[in-house]
Amino acid sequence: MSDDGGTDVEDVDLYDPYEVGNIGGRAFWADAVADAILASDPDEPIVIKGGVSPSGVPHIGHFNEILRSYFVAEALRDRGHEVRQVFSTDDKDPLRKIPRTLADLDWNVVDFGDESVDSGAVGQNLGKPYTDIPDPFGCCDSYGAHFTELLEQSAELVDVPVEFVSNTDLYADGEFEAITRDLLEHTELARETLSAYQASVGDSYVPFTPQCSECGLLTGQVVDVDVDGSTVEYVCSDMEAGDRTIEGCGHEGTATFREGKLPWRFEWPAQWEILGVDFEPFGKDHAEGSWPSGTDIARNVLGIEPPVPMVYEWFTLNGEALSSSAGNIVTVAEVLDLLEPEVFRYFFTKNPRKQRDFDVTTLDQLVEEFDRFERVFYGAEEPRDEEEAELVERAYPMVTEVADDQPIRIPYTFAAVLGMTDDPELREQMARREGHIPEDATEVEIEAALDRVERARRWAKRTDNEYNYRLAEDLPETDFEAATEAALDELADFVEAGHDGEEIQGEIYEAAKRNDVEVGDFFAAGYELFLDTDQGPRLGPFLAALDEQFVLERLRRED
RNA sequence: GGGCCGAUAGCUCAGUCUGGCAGAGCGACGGCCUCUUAAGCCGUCGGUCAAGGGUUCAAAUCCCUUUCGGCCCGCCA
Repeated sequence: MSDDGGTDVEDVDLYDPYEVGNIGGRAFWADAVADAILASDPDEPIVIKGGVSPSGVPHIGHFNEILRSYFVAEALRDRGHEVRQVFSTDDKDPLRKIPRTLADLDWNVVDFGDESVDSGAVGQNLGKPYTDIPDPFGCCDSYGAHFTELLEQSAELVDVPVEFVSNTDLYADGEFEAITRDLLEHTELARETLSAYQASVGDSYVPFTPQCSECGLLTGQVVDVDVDGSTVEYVCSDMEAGDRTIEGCGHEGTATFREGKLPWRFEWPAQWEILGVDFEPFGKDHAEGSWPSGTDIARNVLGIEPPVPMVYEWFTLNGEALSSSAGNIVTVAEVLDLLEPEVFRYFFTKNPRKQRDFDVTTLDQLVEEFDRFERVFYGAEEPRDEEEAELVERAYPMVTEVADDQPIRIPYTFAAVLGMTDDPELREQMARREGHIPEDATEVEIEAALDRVERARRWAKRTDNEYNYRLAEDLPETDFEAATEAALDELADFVEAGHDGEEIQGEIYEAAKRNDVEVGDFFAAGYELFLDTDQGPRLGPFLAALDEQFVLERLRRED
């Protein structure tokens, strides 16, 4: 049935997040993870969970939660299993600090102080659950709903089907109630278990944080528990949040088990039980902290088996840590302005255990890597070894839909060069001249191939690199020698007589030689006239691709 | 201070699990195409596998120590 062999999972600790996915015998890490999940003997449908707090602008780091899970889900589905990929938006969490940047629903990233942001709505509500804070843009039901909406959009942008689950809803619907009662009945056990991992857990620790009915903050300190009545008595107390203190109002009240939340160390295992989670990937921050305590709590307090775990390394962005507060983020929407979704998805097929830099300046290399990956899949290029052959075979169909014919891909840097003109006809001609579009390509194929031009053009512009060219709209100022001008005139006549790109290329050399102009200088003159710079694409085919009247006028230095 | 993860060519990365000639693409350099000009073809260069030690007939791979980058061990998630 499911097992097509190849991996020896007997010796692997299925609950060591560093070992899962590191199993040998598999070219694609997601298959190794799938092996571990199946070895844990899960019930169908297999539930794969990811999740984050909707605390601010979703960035590429959050895609680990969506795409790592996705590849594992696909590996399992491929072997005939039914899989649900769920994503918990941990929107009951309290807002702990003011974000430096926010984004509206169209992904416009703005500073917190921007006039479009109702900063007061946020600033006055530190310590409240995200779902109890007004949307600073006034468009969604709450702060939490706003950023959850962006998370959902993110998943759609990369075309991954995910079931979103609101933690706030789970509390409101009483899903946590049974576990909360259980924990409050066995507070001593909960306390002892967690204290092995958190030194601060003392005798007064209660694994439930009531939300104050007066001020709405998650600052309730439990002073008494009525298990039969399903309520707690609390005093609204101060809460430490980073380097500041969020002050409680001192109110003394009563809360039900739905009016508050579990501390994260208990909430996470509780989610596993409620949602029946069989697998969950997480960043390395969780691996040393909440994972060990979470497994212990799951087994010894809640009496359940934890899911199979997997650690992924964090990305850096342009060499720096991803940080919403420092403003070093790139949103998915921004990335997809520069890359096709399949290229972005490809990025996540790489080994999750390596620290990786997402470098915008070298995105062309990522695209080139993807193009090769694709060529190998379609048999247009030899795999470097057995391992790569297997990886490509497994991963490519999960990255993008397999077509009957290999898609036409214009090299990314060349696509950026094509961005020098806005004329689609000219783009196509230039691409054809350089052999990037085959003779027999269909309209649909060509259009798809040229899609890359806009993205590559934005990349060249954004990074202002050597591919950031624009066809000079007006005659640039030049200062040519008489001999150069004579050669340009002769070249113009040659073009006017009707010759193809290769012939023009040859004539450039001939015209230069006839007029005693250095060949290099003459090329530079050509680039100056058309691109206002001293180098560029292979000039003959380039001129042949341009509108002839335009070329003639420009070569003759006419306005 | 204790624990954990990572580091391989100028760049992007395979290879480490299971020890067996140090790899790919890009870049650079050289040649070819009547032709130095972002195309194409051919070729070359490029390495203290972070450093040092150990085990072994044999180490990028296993073990120990160290350096650097990051994470956890407070709160929080």
